[in-house]
Amino acid sequence: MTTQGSSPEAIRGVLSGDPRDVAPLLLGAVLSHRTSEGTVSVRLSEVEAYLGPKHSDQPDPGSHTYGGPTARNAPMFGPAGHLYVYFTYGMHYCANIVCGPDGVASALLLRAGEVVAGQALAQSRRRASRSPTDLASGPARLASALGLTTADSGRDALAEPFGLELPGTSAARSAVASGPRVGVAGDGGSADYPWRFWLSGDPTVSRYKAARGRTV
DNA sequence: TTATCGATCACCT
DNA sequence: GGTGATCGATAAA
Repeated sequence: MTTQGSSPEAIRGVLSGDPRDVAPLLLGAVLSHRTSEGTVSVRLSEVEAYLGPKHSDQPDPGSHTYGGPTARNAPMFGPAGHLYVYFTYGMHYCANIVCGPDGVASALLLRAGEVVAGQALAQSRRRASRSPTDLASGPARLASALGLTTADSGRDALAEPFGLELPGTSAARSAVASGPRVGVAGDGGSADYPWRFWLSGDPTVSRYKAARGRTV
């Protein structure tokens, strides 16, 4: 009685909804990446929703697509289920899964998870890690553990060499909590945008770090 | 334990 | 030319 056999088409259908509704469904899901070095799988414990510029109810100044299409954010304007990976702070990659209907440009940033397969490989990809719970506890850590770079941006997370399994019945899922997004400056990081979602009590959820104070 | 700071470059003004 | 959907080392307490 699980969704293990769900087709990519069915999963893509789920992801085509509003990311704020998809987020609780994606928590507990397992994303895998197969390479010549081996396969690493991460069970997602924390995500953040970012909306496209033409979203019906509320514009999102914190989203990379707020200013319209660019070369970098192009994958977000594509179909749900594809990866959007960007490079930031001169050294880190962060990965999203595109959500919503084609062209809406919404996505879910993968903020944290538990490495459930390929721990040794994930560990070797990380600069430092004190414990297994830290392996993918943070967006750049998670992308690093999975071996994702901008070369993977735009690729389909539902097809080889990737894979996504949604969690089974609701009985297998923990409670979902939500709150303001992390590291988002300006209004987009305020309580008006409580679009960070995580599995309540999960030890792999990243430690909260407030957005850099803006000059008032 | 919490706080501060440097790294280092793609993107946008 | 400034900033950033961050991390990890180091300092302070």
